[in-house]
Amino acid sequence: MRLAELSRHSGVSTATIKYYLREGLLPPGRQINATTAEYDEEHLRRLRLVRAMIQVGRLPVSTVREVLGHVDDDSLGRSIRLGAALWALPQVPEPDEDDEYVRAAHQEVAALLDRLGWHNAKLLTTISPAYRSLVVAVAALRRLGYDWGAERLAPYAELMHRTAVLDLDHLEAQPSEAERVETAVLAAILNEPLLRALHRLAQEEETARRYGFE
Amino acid sequence: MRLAELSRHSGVSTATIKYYLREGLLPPGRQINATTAEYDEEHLRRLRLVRAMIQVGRLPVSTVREVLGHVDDDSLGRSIRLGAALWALPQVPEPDEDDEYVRAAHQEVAALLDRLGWHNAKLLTTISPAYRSLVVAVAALRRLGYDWGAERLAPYAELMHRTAVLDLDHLEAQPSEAERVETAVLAAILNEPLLRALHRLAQEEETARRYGFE
DNA sequence: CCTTCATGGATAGCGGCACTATCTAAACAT
DNA sequence: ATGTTTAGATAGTGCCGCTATCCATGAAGG
Repeated sequence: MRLAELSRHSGVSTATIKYYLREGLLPPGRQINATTAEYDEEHLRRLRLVRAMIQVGRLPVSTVREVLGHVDDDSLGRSIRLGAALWALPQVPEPDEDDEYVRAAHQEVAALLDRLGWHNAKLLTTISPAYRSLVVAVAALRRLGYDWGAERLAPYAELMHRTAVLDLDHLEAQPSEAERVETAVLAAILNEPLLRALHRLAQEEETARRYGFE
Repeated sequence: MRLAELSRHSGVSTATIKYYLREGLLPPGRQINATTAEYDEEHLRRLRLVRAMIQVGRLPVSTVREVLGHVDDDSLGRSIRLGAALWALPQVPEPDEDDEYVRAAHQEVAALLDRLGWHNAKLLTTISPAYRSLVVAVAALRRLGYDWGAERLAPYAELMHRTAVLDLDHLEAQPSEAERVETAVLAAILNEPLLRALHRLAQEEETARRYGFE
């Protein structure tokens, strides 16, 4: 497969593919000679993954590069590689620890983890980007006067935990290790838009059930 | 409260506040004379809402303007106003109906709604952005070879529905109509990062439970 | 009253990002 | 021989969320 074919099969312009090659999101093709390179199914698959991460997952190019670096790193063990890929996602600015809302949010989230018995997550509080994101979101809501305490967060957390159980069950069903890592990344990146869409659809459904269409 | 004070109370620079005023995200202050305007608590609250939508919710300025337009539109009835505000959020490119994956995704999602008995949502399929987003996400996953059919989506949808029930219960607990609309917007915009963070945290917890830290 | 400062209003610039366009020299394809 | 395609390099584009500068006006303080 040459560049133009890769472009045709994926629906991505050659200029953009070149850009991805330059940015290291796509490994170079097998160089035949100075002016020809050969691409295969793996390239096509990777290209589709990249596109999905960027367009559906809305990840910046730099993040995609980082995530893929972990996915491809054979030197890492299973769960580290998986975690590394997921942790490259952050997207969240560091919370300002001096801010009173942030401090309050910290306490609420810690209380939540205690209440749920999420002892593992508790160990990661200082480093996990997910934990940081949660604090930032709770702080933003508190700043607006919405009191999202552990009590109110708990039922949501419970539902999200069940979602995570589904995720991991699917993960374990994947046949190969390489596929599991890719699946894990997809589960984190692409399932989120999917969950978001389901959530909004459910909101619409429930709103209509309660109040009709007007 | 004058501009500088508004800036101090919110932590947003005066230049940025001026920008928001220009962009119509913030109503102008009460004009005292040619060079002074007075802002009040409402402005502060609105400013914080805007910031939260932009920074936590990652909405583009144009979308924020649109959402706020609906929030402020007193001529609309309750659920329309609510829906209008929520529907301004999409962020999703139109799916290409000629694409085979998109068509397959359409069918799967339709089957899902039947299976769940979401008859109201079914009526909205042609217009709801949430529906479109779902189709796009499912299509992207199918393109990568992941077969997310109605069967696999259903348990997730079930969990998201419960989440939506929690959302609406909270909504009904809000005392005033204006607050309900604002709360609905926040529920759609700010709860999502919150849910996402909870989801990831739950994934980390569950991964650690199953495999430990190595 | 005079100085210093903040204000609204207008306009221009900036930095980041995801491409996109243009060029070149080399190598096929017919 | 001629037109097309390639890799590789570099420059440009369009959007977006600010940010900076300038201005005339007027308020606040001594």
